[in-house]
Amino acid sequence: MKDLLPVIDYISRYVDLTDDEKNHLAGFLKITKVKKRQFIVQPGFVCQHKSYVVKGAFRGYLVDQEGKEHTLSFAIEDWWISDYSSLIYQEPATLFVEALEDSVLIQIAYEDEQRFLAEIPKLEKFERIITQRSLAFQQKRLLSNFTKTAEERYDEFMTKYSAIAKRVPQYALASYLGFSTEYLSKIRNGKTSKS
Amino acid sequence: MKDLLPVIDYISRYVDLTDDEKNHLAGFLKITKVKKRQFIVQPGFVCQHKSYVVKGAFRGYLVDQEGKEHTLSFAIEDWWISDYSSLIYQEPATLFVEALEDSVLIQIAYEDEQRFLAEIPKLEKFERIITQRSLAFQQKRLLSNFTKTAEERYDEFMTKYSAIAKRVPQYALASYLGFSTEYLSKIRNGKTSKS
DNA sequence: CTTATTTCCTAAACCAGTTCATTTTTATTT
DNA sequence: AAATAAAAATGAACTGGTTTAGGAAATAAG
Repeated sequence: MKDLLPVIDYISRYVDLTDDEKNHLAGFLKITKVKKRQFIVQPGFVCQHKSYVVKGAFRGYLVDQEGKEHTLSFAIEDWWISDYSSLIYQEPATLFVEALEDSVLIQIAYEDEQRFLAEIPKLEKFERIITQRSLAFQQKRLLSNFTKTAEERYDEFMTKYSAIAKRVPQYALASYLGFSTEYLSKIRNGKTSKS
Repeated sequence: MKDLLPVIDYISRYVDLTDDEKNHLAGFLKITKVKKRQFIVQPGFVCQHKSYVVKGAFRGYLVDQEGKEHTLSFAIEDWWISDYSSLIYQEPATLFVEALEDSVLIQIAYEDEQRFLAEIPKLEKFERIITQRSLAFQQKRLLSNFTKTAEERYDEFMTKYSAIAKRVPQYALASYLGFSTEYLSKIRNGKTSKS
């Protein structure tokens, strides 16, 4: 139980749970350890869990027809990750979710979550709020891709998410920001005409 | 009350409401009529409502520093629109939301929504579900922008959302798909090298 | 500590999509 | 119906970022 506290605490930031509710919830949580380069989600398989990162780092990405990778999300300690579409529609995933380091997760199975959402309505509120925030975040990211240059997006990421930038490989960062790794190299070494 | 049914019906697709709940909810809904080119949200002002389109068409867009417009969303009959970030954080909007035609809306004020979410927990579930779907949609859109060419995105939009494509100006469509109106013109008239 | 693998850098040629400037067409207003 | 404003088309010159192909560093594995 003690190991599961991080998730209980996380949820408690958004809604107040009684001790009974916390215990009930804890019964549905499972600890999982994964090694670097291991996948917790793969295309073709239905995503079964929502995962909270206790320790480590992850990356969710798509491989397109030409074999190019496009990173949709990163997650380090105290973040959640999954193939969101696959999870909510319970359809085959399109993403890989891969551990970038040896990691520890707390996972909630889809079926279990459906169950306790019905049993503890307060959790609906929690889900609503974090989903709303994710949506607002994604909208900002989309607009940022429209309005800013590669270099501006890079600078923005480095200041806002330096903790992540330090831990993920450069090609992963480039594919998150939406440009080639060669171009990221240029940006980093100031070969980008202006500047 | 009869005029408010579309929203009640919309919500009823996701959760079952009693007649009492429906009536209670209806008390918070307001009909608003707007003329073409009128704004229902403007940068600098906090977005006060979530709006359901009964009749008409809308466009939510950002104007960047260089004065270029970037369309985040469209809405026609049976869709919702607002500046989502501004609404949930109750902070000044960054978007314009403009009527593309003379339109009729059913609006829910932010404060009222907070109130009845607390009063009718079932509505939390409704909110959660539609927000989850919006998020999944936005993620797909982002990946589509990463993986597909301008022309592919255009073709995809035309087949999936022809109803919208028919009703919105071309420059709005281009700015939604993330390229210039001149390029859209080229795509439409097949001057785009390949093809 | 050596080898293999993965990650990162460099540079030139290239291209998808932009910019700019002008014209034509289509709506809107009087 | 004329006048005006808004939207769409066109084409030439340009540019931000890609591609290709290679080599150098750093990490991981035996």
